[in-house]
Amino acid sequence: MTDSEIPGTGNGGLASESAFRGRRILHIDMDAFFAAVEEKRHPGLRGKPVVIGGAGDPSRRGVVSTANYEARKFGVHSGMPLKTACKLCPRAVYLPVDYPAYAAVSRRFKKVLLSLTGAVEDVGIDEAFLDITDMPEDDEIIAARIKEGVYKATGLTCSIGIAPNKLLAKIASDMQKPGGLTIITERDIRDRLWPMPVRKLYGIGPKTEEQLHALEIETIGQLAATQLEILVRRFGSSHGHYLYDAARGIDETPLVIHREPKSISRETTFQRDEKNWQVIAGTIAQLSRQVISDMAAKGYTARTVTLKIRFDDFHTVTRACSLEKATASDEIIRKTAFSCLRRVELKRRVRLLGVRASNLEHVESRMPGKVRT
DNA sequence: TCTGGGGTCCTTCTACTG
DNA sequence: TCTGCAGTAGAAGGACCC
Repeated sequence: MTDSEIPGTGNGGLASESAFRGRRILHIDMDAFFAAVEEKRHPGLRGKPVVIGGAGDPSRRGVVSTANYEARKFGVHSGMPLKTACKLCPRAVYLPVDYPAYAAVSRRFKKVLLSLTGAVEDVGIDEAFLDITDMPEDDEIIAARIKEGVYKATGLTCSIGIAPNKLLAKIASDMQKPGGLTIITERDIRDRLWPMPVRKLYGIGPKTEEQLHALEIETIGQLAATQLEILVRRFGSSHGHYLYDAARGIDETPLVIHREPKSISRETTFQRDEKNWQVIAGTIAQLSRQVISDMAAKGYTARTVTLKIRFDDFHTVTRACSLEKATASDEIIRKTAFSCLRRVELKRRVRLLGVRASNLEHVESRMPGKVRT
């Protein structure tokens, strides 16, 4: 059976026109963002392989956050351990992540988008969705205006995808990087989406890819040719239905213009796996203070505290404890984190510790930096 | 031998309640 | 009083994203 011969549908497995509702969604993605900001700040880096990640020292623990296109030629990619990146490209320039600097550039780029339309969904520091359905200009004109505006504001380039929904727009923006513009319509799904590997679909990571390969499903077209019952049986109802629709290019999720955080957390990985209880306790106290400080800055209290421990074998456990009332008290959050610690058997060395506050409640008026008990 | 940090969402299990 | 059932909430873990 070929990708275009899909059973159980009247039109070769493609969604009906009504499934697309005539929306125009634009996805913008900054090109190798962190590396591009560094190259803009330090012009001497241009043309050299640049790798951003961790503390900028490839002999220490950490992973690659961004590699520029020169470094990618050596096989370096985000998520890769810095030590591995250094073996592949020892002559690259390694830099630490300077998040405040990237956030400042991000604000300038988001301001350009908001000057065009209020319908902007912020997705991370270097990308966003825009609903351009009601804008009268052609897709190409809008994309050109955005690219020009972003370049003027930041000196950086971006890639843009335009499609009837977020799922397809995001795939489109990735198709011609850097600096590209890709427009996908529902008529392109068969020829452009279906030949792609399943991993290109948002929501399919390494685990789902592995399971799909076990079902001999390699391409999005083969996924579209798979019966819904098979996907639901394998992946559960929610994920199964999602995969079934996504392979057909169907995604009716709206843009989320405003989002409240669900949790605030801090975690740290020890340079050397730790077994000293005092060091572990001191780190939990410090992480708790950082979480409290973040909560205060954002104006939240929390009712649930979760402690995360990753051992030297990478086995990870979490212990959570909910309070009767939401709090922003340093002492209560810290004591709750320690009560979670007492429920974990510390048989192995500890690699990572994390403290998370969730079940957040917004505090309307708050003195900056003050902690309410 | 190597695998960050800060998030969200989903599934499964268990305890509680009526 | 005990048992079984259904609904719900919280805990824990997993997968995924940037």
